[in-house]
Amino acid sequence: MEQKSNEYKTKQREAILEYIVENKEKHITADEIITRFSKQDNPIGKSTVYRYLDKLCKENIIRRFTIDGSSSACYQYGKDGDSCHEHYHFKCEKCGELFHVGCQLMNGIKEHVLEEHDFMIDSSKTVFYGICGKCRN
Amino acid sequence: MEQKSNEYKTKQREAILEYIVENKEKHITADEIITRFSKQDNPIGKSTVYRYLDKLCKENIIRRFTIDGSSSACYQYGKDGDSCHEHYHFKCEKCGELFHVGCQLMNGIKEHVLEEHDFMIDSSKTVFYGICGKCRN
DNA sequence: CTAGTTGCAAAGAGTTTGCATGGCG
DNA sequence: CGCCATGCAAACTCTTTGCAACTAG
Repeated sequence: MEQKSNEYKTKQREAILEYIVENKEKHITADEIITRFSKQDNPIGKSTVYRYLDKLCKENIIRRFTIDGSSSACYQYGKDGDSCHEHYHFKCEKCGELFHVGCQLMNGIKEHVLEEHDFMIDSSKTVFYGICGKCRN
Repeated sequence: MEQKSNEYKTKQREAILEYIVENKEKHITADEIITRFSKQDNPIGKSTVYRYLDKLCKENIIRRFTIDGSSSACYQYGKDGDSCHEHYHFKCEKCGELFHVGCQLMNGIKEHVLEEHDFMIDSSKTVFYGICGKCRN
């Protein structure tokens, strides 16, 4: 029950997934994908992009975020709850910059929250909001 | 430079702010406000609501969130970075429920992140995503 | 062939903006 | 009265959906 049986492999899907994998360390928006393929000979229609992203999310191949303040969703390659390369997101509310921080110590929170609050944090999806060092000066 | 000088006090603004304050322990959406006042004799226009919410955010009287998965923004009474009644948000990605958890221990994270990562977390605005106890069974 | 996939265009949700009218001070 | 605020409708952005044409297997 991993792979759906009745699925076709199309050029569009191949290209979209390849682009997502190439950018696995970043978040990308649906629009970035649409724009990326809009200039070539056979542009990929946006409904195709949205539908495929939706499909990949449901199959747990990519993950969907919403960064506060941005009106559009972000996508990133990787399973939900994927703990392989733990990293946290910090978004500065002042300058808007998004920091990707790898931190072992913070995994302690995860345990605490799981034991005390009975909630399993998906750290790769959680975004911390606040003010970064530069902006506090 | 605290209070803007040329401002009028109108019934609409009074009503909107009152409603936000009444619900200070919850998040409310623009639409909830619009709906709330849509049935009365003089409904409040949505542009008024959006414009006023925007204004209150800029003046740091209310705070704006985006809960992942929801397409609309949420608002809550209280300053940005307001640490008076610390509480954290946990959102279950499975059942969609949003938990409001008060937790002293977790303030330790805040210190750690500030010291080690030079980032001041606004805990009242941060939402943790994951799976709640019920849904893990 | 035939069912899944594409792409266009239209529909939707949420939010913003332009502009004439209304009301606070 | 002057200036800000309101409310309507139209514009906009992001996303979803309906449907006919297309194509992988």
